[in-house]
Amino acid sequence: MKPVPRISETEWEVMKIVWRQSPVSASQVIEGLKERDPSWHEQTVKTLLNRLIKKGALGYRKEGRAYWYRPLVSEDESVRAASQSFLQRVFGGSLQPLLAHFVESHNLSTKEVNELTRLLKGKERK
Amino acid sequence: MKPVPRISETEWEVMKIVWRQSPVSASQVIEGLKERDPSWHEQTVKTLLNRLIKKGALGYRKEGRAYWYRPLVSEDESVRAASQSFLQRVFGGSLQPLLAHFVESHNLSTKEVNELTRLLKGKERK
DNA sequence: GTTTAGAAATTACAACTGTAAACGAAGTGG
DNA sequence: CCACTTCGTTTACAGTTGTAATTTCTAAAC
Repeated sequence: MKPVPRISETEWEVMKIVWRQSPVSASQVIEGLKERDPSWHEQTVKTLLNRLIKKGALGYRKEGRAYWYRPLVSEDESVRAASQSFLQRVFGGSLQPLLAHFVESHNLSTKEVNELTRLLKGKERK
Repeated sequence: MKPVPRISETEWEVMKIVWRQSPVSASQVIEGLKERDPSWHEQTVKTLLNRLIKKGALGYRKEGRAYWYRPLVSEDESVRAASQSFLQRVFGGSLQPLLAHFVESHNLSTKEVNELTRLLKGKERK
């Protein structure tokens, strides 16, 4: 129905802020981004907000002088779409190699290992 | 040292063929791609081969009339780079949520579950 | 040698991206 | 009221990507 708009690398940064703080003003988004990386320029962020609106990823409500941005696509569906695309592109669509790769190439705490083992157990008999 | 060149979506398709069949001729690549998706056009593939050469992802050896293409970056390091980038972009760099997402949103055979559980066990005491 | 078929190289072109500067409208402080 | 600040809107511009068509080479066949 609604083919989740493709969100680019930098656009993801913006979306993450909007998802977590919606509704937000442009300046709040800018502030949020600069917090992690001061090299962000306001104009750049404004451009990205606009593009995301054009793509249908964001909407906004005008309230007096203020504009409140909010997501039109959920983080969940965006994550799903991006993940699916990545899985396809890099691992040819095979989940197992993807999981093996990530598990093997990173360190996990015992707690994480346990949690994941539990998740897998849940999958086991289905 | 060598910052793995960024490989685009369609370029990945080409690289996969080269990785698996190196050294390959352009026509073999084209053939391989068409096998899975007949809508590929030869010129498109040639363009991609050229771009990949320019990016330093591929090299070739000229042997008479034939050009033999081969990868200059390994599949492994490319997968690693793409995975790292994806992990960062979509999951903010947190492995656990990524794994949880993929495990939860896909089906796994009992065999796969067992294998992954084994992998996790290996990680457990490190 | 001259033609020719098959491959590589060059050119094309619009959409998307990263990165901003410049412009314009609308309050804000005087 | 008027300059100034603050947002959002428009314009810019080069690099990347998807998708090819066109042109140029060149080894091979005459």
